[in-house]
Amino acid sequence: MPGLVYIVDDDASFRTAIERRLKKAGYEVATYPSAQHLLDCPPSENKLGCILLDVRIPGLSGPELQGRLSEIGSTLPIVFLTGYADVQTTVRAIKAGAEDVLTKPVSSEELLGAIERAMAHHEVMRGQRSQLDALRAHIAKLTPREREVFELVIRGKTNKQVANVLGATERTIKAHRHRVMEKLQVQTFAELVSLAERAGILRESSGTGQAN
Amino acid sequence: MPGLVYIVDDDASFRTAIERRLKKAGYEVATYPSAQHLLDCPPSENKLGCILLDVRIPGLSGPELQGRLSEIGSTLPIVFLTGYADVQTTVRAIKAGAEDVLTKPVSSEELLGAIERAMAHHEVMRGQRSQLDALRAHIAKLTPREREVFELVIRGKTNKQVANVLGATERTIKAHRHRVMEKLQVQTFAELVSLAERAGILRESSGTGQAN
DNA sequence: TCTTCTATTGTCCCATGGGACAATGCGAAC
DNA sequence: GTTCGCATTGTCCCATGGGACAATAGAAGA
Repeated sequence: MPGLVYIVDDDASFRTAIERRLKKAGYEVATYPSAQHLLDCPPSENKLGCILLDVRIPGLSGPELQGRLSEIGSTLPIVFLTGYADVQTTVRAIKAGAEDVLTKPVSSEELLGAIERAMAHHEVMRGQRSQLDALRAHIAKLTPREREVFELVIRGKTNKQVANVLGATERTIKAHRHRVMEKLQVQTFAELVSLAERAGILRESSGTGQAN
Repeated sequence: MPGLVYIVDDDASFRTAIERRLKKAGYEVATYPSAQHLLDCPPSENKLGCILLDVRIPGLSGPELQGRLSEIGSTLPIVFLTGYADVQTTVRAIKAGAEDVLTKPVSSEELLGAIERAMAHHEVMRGQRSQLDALRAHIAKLTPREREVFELVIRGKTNKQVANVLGATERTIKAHRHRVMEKLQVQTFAELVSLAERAGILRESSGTGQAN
């Protein structure tokens, strides 16, 4: 699997060495001397890739960069490189979603294995992400009113009940409902509920889950 | 938060020392000299607890025990104790779901903090687990035929379509459908779909997701 | 053998969902 | 000022879902 590896390390000679090894293995490479450099020109989520990150670098540390990236919604897997075995840091990094933690010096076998797993992982993540994005993009096309109707019908409310809640006629709700089905491109009510569930709508502040 | 800590360590004096520390902190303790001992009398999932596990023990190793436990569906969080910092093992343990990895000698602060987080985690897991179990138990009460009808209607098939697929009358499907709603204790169709989605039914071998 | 569970089907009737066809009022953008 | 998106409501009609009431038949157990 090809892909782009973003190397973040303050040691220029080390960057070059790793870069050479990765290029030989068929990967594209982008190098950054610091976390800030990477944040300044944020990597594309669309391109298959992963980040090879030194734990201890001047400025923002590796784990700190990891935190920033996850805040901005990055799904790029991170492989950490660390100079010495630090269990505490390792645990935190992995629990925060890192793909792997490797100790320097790193064998090509270890390195390439980790990169490969990271790429594979990113491939999966991208797929899931784009599905969810597409879903939410559709839902975002609903007008506020349609959205209200949507929220209620997927919880099992009848048109009549929705009409009462929103202070409108049953006929009106019917119209909104129709446009909702249209905009979300579903043929059946079951698909509508299923879609809402997958988009996470039914898990957000749904109270007790009762349908009366 | 109280709870029971299962200590697995081959060093008797170490077990005793830890046991004393934990009891002082208000925890119940059960000790095992080996992984096999713990597997022989498997801990109750119902009681709030966690496992304190040495990585290197004679017989089954810590990570091996972790594997066995997860195979049999245990949700007990595991806190590893290791004599020396091994990044490789740590990464694997955490990715396999361990709650934490601590290095010996361990300070009371570290130990109790980790145990406390593990207990809190188990509390959450137990809640989720019992919810899912209740859901699946209900679904398991469906007869084979009812289950077939269930699978089809939650994918948006009309009674008529289901009747065609299963080679029965629309009226029959109606009867089955009625009993499904009854047994799963839902009032509305939306709840039925939502329940199926949460139980994972709609993600299993559902083909393209089309509803025609 | 008698009971129970499961699967099956029927009729009658009503509430609900949803399509077709059509129209009004309002605020914002052009 | 006109166009456009949005919200609103109407009628007519039909398909579908679902409750009420009832019954048959085979298979598994007690």
